[in-house]
Amino acid sequence: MQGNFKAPVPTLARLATYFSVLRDVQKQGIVFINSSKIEDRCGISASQVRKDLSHFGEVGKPGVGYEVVRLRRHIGRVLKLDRTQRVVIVGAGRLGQALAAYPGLAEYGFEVAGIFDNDALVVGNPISGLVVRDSASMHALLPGLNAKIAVLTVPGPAAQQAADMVIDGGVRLILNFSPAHIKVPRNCMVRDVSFTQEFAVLAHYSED
Amino acid sequence: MQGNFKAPVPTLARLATYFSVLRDVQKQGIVFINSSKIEDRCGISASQVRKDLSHFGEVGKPGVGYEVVRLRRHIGRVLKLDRTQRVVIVGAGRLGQALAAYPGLAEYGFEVAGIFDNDALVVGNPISGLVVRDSASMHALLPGLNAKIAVLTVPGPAAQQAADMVIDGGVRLILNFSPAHIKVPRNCMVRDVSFTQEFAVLAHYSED
DNA sequence: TTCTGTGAAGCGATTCACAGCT
DNA sequence: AGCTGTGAATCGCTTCACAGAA
Repeated sequence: MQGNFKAPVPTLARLATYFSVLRDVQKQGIVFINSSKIEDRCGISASQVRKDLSHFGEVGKPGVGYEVVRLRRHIGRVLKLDRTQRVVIVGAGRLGQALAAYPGLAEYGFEVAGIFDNDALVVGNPISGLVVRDSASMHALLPGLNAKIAVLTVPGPAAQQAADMVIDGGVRLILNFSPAHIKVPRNCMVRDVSFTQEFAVLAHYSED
Repeated sequence: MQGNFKAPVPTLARLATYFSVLRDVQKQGIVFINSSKIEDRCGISASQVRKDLSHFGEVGKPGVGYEVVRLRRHIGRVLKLDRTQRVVIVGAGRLGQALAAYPGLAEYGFEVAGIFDNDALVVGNPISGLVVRDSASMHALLPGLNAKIAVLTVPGPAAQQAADMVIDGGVRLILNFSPAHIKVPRNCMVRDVSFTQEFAVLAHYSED
């Protein structure tokens, strides 16, 4: 398969892992890598790796493996990491600050284009090179920021309103760190990250 | 089904969501709730809700629904949230600080019992009521902290070592926020939270 | 009648196993 | 000989649909 392209979300998530593995491998000057070496480095089974990679046409050489640089470029194109992806952060609390400063994002080509908060005490403060803007100005400022992705790091009760505002500003892709369930039009996509869920699942396995 | 109890991980994650929904509902003084009202509040389909809840015996009344308080207690027991769960944080960077201060954790009964870092500049600093300890002291201190869960908020290259240290200290449950794949003995469980994965999946859906 | 609990059907992803390319 | 790409088998979760309890 080639070009216009439909992969399951779990595959996309794993592609991001391969992308990072390939960066390390590339730094080590390795030119070819095979599926079981990828398994060694990230714990994803070799057959899963091959299946995932087969989603976008033949890129590996039988008997040899995958050409590291070429494969990484391939994945970059599929994940649209071959360009700068601008994101806005709504909620300038500790988590918002942590994300704004997270070097991992920059490595993938994500660039924080704006940070918003509705707390007057926070608005105006500098956070990793950006001045926190008032949420009320989102409608006016978002179009100029040209961000396709919004991150919500606001308290649960503020999440729906924050989502409405970024959508109003033209954003369709939302990463929701708040514990609230947010409702969006069908042309928008929300991914939820729930710390409490992660903790709770682990807690279940704590014996005694 | 009752008592000794085996549910799929996706079910456990959703139970955490119901647990939070039920807290809100309870606060509003609602006594009974049915599966489709739960769907309205969290977006999980009513039949999924019933299937999940049916994993631990009959708790709902046909024609009426679920008794809010009783159901919440039930879920609390299953997720072991009916007790204080002590966690340690390894990595006192911004993300570690954000988690240490996150009110959502306290609401679920999680208590940060210790924060460690290997940066001498950070060791000794107070973070939300705790003094950051040197990672080197983990072996000595962990047993006394009585934490069953460790959170790794360290850079990728430090993750495996951090995991080894908490495991050495008796922790078997690890929430890994680092981008690295970590190897653990089979009696340990790791859950990975990958911000870059979440961002990359969204980026794939950014058109143009 | 309303709504649960659940067997059965359906769906999607993972794993297997091997033909075929290098 | 080594490793990919892929159909087929398998696995596990979700959705359906309905019998039966309140």
